[in-house]
Amino acid sequence: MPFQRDNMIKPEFYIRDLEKCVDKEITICGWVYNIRSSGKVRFILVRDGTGIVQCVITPKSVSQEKFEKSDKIPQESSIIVRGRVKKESRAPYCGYEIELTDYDIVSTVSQEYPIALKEHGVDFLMNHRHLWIRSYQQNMILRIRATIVKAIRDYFDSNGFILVDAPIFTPNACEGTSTLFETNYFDTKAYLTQSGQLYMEAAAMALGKVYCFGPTFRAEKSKTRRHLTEFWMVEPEMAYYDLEDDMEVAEGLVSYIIETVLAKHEKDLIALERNVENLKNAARKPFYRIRYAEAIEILKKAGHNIKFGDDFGGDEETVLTKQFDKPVFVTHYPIEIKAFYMKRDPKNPELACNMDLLAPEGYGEIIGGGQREDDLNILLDAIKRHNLPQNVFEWYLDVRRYGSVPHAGFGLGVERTVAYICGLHHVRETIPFPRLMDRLSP
RNA sequence: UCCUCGGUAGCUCAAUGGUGGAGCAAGCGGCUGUUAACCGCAAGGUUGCAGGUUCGAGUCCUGCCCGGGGAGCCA
Repeated sequence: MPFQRDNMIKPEFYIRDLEKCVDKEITICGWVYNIRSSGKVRFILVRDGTGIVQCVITPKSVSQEKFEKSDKIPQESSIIVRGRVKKESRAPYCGYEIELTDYDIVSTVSQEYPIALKEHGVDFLMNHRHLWIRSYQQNMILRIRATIVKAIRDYFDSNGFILVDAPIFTPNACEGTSTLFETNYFDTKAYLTQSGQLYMEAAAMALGKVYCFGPTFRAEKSKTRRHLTEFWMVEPEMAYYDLEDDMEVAEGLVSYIIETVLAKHEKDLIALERNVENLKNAARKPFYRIRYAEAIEILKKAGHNIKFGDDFGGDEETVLTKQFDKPVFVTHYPIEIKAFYMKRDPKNPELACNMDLLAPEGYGEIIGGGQREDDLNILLDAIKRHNLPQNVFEWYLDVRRYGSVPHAGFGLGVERTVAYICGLHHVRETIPFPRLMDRLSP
């Protein structure tokens, strides 16, 4: 019998809550994930977005007509199942099973569902990303991402930070170093933001401790496992904070994120084959702190051809972070390889009061930040040295002209953090619909 | 932009310059506890595109297109 609109019910129970429903007769609204059969005993695996449950059908349990059709339901057909919940050690995924008494097909899939329960290539899966996110692992990654985003917000909201939204359209290129996406903004050029930081510096002078959280855009033709053209970043900025204070905030944030994910998703992480013990250890404060000069020495000893003044490439970051079992701050880079707004170290003006936080196990940079230059004249010099147009930064210079104070902040990349926590090789699986140099759809 | 690997059935992959195959999916049949079930039958092809070499090209050569991995670039 075809599905009728009057049969429609809003889901009352979800697979995630089955443990509370043992021996109860319940209804689950979902989709057919897979069907297995052993002749007269058939198993329909149903997913509802919160999990996957195995439903058992025998000739006695449902009408003869529904039994006969039950092993012909195509994958991903939408289905409403009714039955009694049973704890069952043989049941995959959730350890519970539903002995069906009835089911209704809401919509039958008439074409073959593209994504089989088998290996596929990355390109094929990415072309079907809108369907791929239904699969078990991708589903878990997106759930963990949501938990991470909430943990970030909770951390700042409960520590006296004010959310300040930064603009997406910007008239200037923050640092003038990155390649930006250009848009036609009426009769003038506008760029998609690559960072909200400069705005947060202004906001910190207004509200004390602030953060912004939104998408950022980079038009670099980067084709690596840690780059997207559109990615999410959280950027706190704190007035009257120095580099040490800045690192304490970063450490507190990352530690809190990891602990929150562990508390809520330990089983999911294990299902993703993430080494949970490594994560538990990594959440313990304090993190390591080394200076740039020490990092260079470590790399030289590891046989890398690198000298003081070079920036780290992806390889160097990987080698460096494999030597640590917890996140490591690398501080005091040479000022020449850093952005114009970085504060010089008062003890050595060749060095910047900056820090990068590198995630262990080869993951690398998830945070970049530091103390900002608060002296107007030094900042003016820096703008000249970087060949930046002073006029577009006049508003930013006002922040120094009117009650300048020491201040610091950082940016944390959400996708790199998700990749690290989930143990994924590539950031493209950490965002629902990734935007890469050569991928704009779906 | 550069380096490197690849493009063969819907998907994942085989195929010494000499008759293009297998597994999975889809189709049909079987099985009362399956775990990406399993077993059987049948079906499935413009070998990325365009040229070239050769008696003969999926295979060798040239160009192009597309993709993977990496580099550069990248708070």
